[in-house]
Amino acid sequence: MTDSLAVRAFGALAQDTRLAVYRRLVEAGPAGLSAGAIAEALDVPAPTLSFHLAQLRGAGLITQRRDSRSLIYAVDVALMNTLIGFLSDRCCGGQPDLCLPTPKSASDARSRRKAV
Amino acid sequence: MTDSLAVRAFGALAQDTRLAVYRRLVEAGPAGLSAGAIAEALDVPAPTLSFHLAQLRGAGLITQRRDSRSLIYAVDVALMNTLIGFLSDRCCGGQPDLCLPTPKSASDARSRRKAV
DNA sequence: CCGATATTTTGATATATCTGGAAATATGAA
DNA sequence: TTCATATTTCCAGATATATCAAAATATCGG
Repeated sequence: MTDSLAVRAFGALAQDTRLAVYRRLVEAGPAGLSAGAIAEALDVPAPTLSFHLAQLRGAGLITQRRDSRSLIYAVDVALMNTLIGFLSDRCCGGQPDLCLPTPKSASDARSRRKAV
Repeated sequence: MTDSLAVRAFGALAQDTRLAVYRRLVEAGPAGLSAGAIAEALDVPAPTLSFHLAQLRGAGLITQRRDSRSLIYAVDVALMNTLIGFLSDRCCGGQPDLCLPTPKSASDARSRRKAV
């Protein structure tokens, strides 16, 4: 994960419609959703949605496959996890205990960083 | 964490200089870094850096405090962790095992989601 | 093939963001 | 005070992004 890939990914998520699309796809998982299903769910005109799907795809956040006339989009789980790791990479230098999600679950941040 | 707060945060990270600044601050931890130190480290003109620091701060990603003539900026660890949780929230609906960072550390994604 | 459906590409306009010089503000030292 | 340092705010031009109507492309059923 280079800085410029991360900038692109964050940029793709930095827009209301795209973030909504992405979150739907995260929830849908590998099965994904058709462009039409997303357009209907979010009430977005087809060209606008298509533009945003292309942005997300260009950033590598989602994948595309065809199923008959429909194009199915699905989240790229690996990149999602890479991005998460990138955000907290080397957090707090020598004192990783300062970076915990909650005081309670100390192992989370630690293993998250390792996974990058 | 609302969608529009997340859009703002991702937007703040979606720029080369800002992402570089943010990552330096993540590494620096609560101690933070002065505007001057960041400007020198990244070789960015003061007005440009100031603009980007204001963006990051407006998004809630970093905090500001004064130390004599210097302004010290530091990462907001809580928001960092909230963002991380937001990214993977409800991932893969009913089958959270599909969302793991690596096949090995199954507990990571699970507790990360709980922490949101 | 032909018509219907699903989706993308084109293109023009509107809006937002990035950049850095010059000027302004804040703090501390002499 | 007065001067030097640290940093921000103002501004204007340059660049990038968002929107969606209209036209083009892809796939399927008959």
